[in-house]
Amino acid sequence: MVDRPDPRKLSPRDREVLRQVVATYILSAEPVSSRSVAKQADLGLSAATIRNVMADLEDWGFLAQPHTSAGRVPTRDAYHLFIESLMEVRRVPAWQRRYIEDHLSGAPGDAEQIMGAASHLLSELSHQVGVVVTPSLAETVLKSVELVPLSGRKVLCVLVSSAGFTDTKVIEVPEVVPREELIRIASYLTENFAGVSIREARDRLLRMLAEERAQMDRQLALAIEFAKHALALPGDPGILVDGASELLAHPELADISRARRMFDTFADKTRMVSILSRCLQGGGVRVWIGEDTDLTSELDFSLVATTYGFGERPLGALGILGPSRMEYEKVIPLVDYLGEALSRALAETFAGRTE
Amino acid sequence: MVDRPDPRKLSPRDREVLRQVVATYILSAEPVSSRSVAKQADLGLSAATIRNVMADLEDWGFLAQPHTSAGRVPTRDAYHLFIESLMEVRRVPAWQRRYIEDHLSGAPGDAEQIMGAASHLLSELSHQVGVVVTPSLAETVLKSVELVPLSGRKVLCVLVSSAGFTDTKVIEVPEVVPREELIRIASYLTENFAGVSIREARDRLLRMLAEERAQMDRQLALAIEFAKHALALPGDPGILVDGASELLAHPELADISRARRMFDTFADKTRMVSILSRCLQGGGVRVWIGEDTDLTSELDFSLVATTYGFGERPLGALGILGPSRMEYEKVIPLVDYLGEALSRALAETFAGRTE
DNA sequence: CCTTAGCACTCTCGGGCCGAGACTGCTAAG
DNA sequence: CTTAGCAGTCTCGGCCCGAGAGTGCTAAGG
Repeated sequence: MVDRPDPRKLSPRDREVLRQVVATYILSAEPVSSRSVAKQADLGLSAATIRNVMADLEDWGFLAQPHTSAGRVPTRDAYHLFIESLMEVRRVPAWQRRYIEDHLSGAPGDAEQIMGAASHLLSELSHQVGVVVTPSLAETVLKSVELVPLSGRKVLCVLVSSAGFTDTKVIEVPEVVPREELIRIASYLTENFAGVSIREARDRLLRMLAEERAQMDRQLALAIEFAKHALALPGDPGILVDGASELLAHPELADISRARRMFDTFADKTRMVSILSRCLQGGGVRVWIGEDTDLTSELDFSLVATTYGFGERPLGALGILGPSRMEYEKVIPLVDYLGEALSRALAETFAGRTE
Repeated sequence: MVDRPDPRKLSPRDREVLRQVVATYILSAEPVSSRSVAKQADLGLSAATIRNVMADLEDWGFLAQPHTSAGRVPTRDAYHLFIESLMEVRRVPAWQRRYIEDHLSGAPGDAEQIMGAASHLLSELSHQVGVVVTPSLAETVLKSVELVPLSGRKVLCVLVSSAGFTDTKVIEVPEVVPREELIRIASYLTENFAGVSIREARDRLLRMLAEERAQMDRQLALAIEFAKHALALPGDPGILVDGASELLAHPELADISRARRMFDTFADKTRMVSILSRCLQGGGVRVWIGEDTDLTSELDFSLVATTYGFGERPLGALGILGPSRMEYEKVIPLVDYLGEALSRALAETFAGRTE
């Protein structure tokens, strides 16, 4: 194999042939022959000429042959080039935009419901797997703390973030606390910690503990006791995966053992989160292809992802997972649009209409 | 085929042979031959004799032959008989009990986390699909109502049930309500509606609306406005499905199209809920085999399910889904135990230790 | 020098054939 | 009633083969 040249050195004809091969393969899932390219592309060239071009492209590492007498298949590099400069990004069709708005902003409900709808939309509209990483409450801005007496010394602590996400945890306190006092403590905590991220709140709490250790009155001590438990709770971000069954329709998973590895991967939420989280730095849609990720390595899978947020703040990531052979022309704008739509839906639902 | 006799008419020998065939098939997934039964069962009979017995069992509808020169496979009736009176139910092994306790009661967290752990345990310990139906809040006893101002006229309403389940919804009110008043209204609603099921609370609300329409003061009117929205919210029960990938390991799903249908079924949550819900009337473990359910019909799947609850009240259902060829001897006691363990965990976590 | 028609070559895929192996049902003897 | 023996049946894997698809190379033509 020859060293790959600067992609810009490719002649327009080379590029057109490569574009055609990738586009055709994405639709057909079968090796693309020189003849089919010659027929479809209106280059006015014969199959023999196309064959020469394709042989060059293979030398340069953009195409590969499953076996001697088969057509060509795009490599990872071909997909990258295709996405960067060969394909023409399509607009998300009007009906899809409308459909998304209807399901995201239309039905209110709570934040969790909206996130679920988003992952379902991703999967439904792309026929791939939709993934949404829900925010770690530790990173979000605290809005309110509520304490609900359950029974005995158990108290349910409810944290509400400004984006409307909630997390709950049962706390067991050393003594029974009457309901009125719980309300007072909750108010106190809300006043003191609302508006800052839970991470900061935790720091502030530690400072309070150090400074005022001596002159704490009983109620303050109790409040701090609650705060200690409450702020410790917000765990890792969660993940929603939707449409795993869509994958079984793809011919690349005809072989069961691959399908099984795929599903096992999805089930491993921590790994999924760590991969998707890379997306959080750097805006815009990002694409990982094939071996770019541990996740998709041997499986020839791709991940198209972006972030969503609440106001300025990025909250989490969302994306589509499927075989590398994926309709990037449609999927990339879809992910882009859905990231914005989700951000908008959260803003509208939880921060008053932007009239 | 001859009319099936009363199963009690089966001779002890017939029963032993049938038991052996079912047990062997469950482990091997392959048609069972007369020879293998003769060797394993210590009846001191030759394969030829077993063949005669098996031919009878086939006539009576308990066994079937995939093709002329293959061994026998159990029918649905055979499974039923096996479960009712042939198998010897095993105790859940000590290590599993311990493992379950550790993961269910050990780690506190909130109700949702416990439910997730339960479905995961079901799947992990059975190598089948674990399913848990989470309670519909409409059926549970209300513990508390909290109102959190979000911004503008948006208010987040948090409902807490006595078993520690929460549901949230964003409400848009006609005018901005100050925080103190929200707290007062929340207290009012909590006092008036705590301790009754949400269904009853809804009825009570309607009565209040009818009676006091004329002499309502402003605050009461506002409270009722909130209650109307808040109590309308608790939706359908949710469902947690875990371990779908376990299924792909079973030889009965070697064929992709069946696997796909299976996954589609799991994704259809409303249908799953309606099937599992049948379990809610009538205690104890129940088993549906093959065509017993729309769900499992053509797929030759079985469902082993039971209920869990909080105190006296049944809250939801939980179970295991897998091929009819399932280790009922282990799975049935496992489901039974997990139903109790989950009830216990909810009680311990949310109602003070039963010391 | 680039393009193209023609041709030989290679590799896959599906069908048909065959023999080994696995069970059964039947029959006749113990 | 049980059982050994045997013939009969069906599946499964391996093998071969021909059709089809595509390529690379070569030589002729613009």
